Amino acid sequence: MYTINEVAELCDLSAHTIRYYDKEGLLPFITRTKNGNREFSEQSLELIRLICCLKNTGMPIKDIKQYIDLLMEGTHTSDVRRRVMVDHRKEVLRQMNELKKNLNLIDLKISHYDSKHTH
Amino acid sequence: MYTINEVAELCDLSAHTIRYYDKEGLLPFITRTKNGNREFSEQSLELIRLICCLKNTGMPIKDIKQYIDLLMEGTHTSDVRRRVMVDHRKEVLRQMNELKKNLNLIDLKISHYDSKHTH
DNA sequence: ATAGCGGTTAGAGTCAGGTCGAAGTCAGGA
DNA sequence: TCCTGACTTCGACCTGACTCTAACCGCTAT
Repeated sequence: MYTINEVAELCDLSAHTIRYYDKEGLLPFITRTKNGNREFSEQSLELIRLICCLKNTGMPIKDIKQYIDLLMEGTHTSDVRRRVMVDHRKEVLRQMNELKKNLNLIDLKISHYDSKHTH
Repeated sequence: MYTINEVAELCDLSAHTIRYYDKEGLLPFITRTKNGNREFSEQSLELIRLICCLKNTGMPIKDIKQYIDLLMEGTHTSDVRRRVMVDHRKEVLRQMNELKKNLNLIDLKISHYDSKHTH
């Protein structure tokens, strides 16, 4: 079991942010110690890593919450959850493509700077 | 010469957003018609595309403004501007790497859903 | 000449995603 | 017993990037 600060460290989040996620309903799976402190299992940690992955690829908190809600509902939602992931995968590919295009423009700009001393 | 709405269309921005960029000092290069309307040359359009590229790769408006300010100062700032671009290029590569990592996790998740009907 | 369209401004409002501070609880140590 | 430190809640606040509103101007077509 990990404390909030350990998880914060491991997932590169602040303890504040983890509490905020909890408040937003993203962490219904975490348990509490007898004195009310959040405690995180290895499995919770993995889920939080997944949440970070979705967040870092632009999924809004609300949509992540929906996914987690489906997860908590049990195995009979696995088809829907698979769909969510497949759709989101497409979105990530789109982002990578756009990033590549932008990288090309940046490279072009740099090569302009390299080719002529003036301008 | 293009009108604000034509540029909005061409650059996938709203006219609102273009005015906002102008207010933030990102578009000091645009001219006005005799009745005060913004008009955009081909060159302005190219610069706006560059601004969008920088914005879409996560450069804050403030930093973009600084770059544009350097640009307006003239050719003697080209070394600094090149530096900015090279540094930002690194940042874009970092983003692509992170995106790839996240894509791997998503793929892993999808393959879990594919391999077992339960969970 | 007037309606409509496309533009103008300043400034307020919105939204996501945190971030902070105050005030409180609890466990363990000097 | 009191202190320290780590946690708790709640609500206010902040930032970035828009987004919208209200009130206005000036050209053009009917």
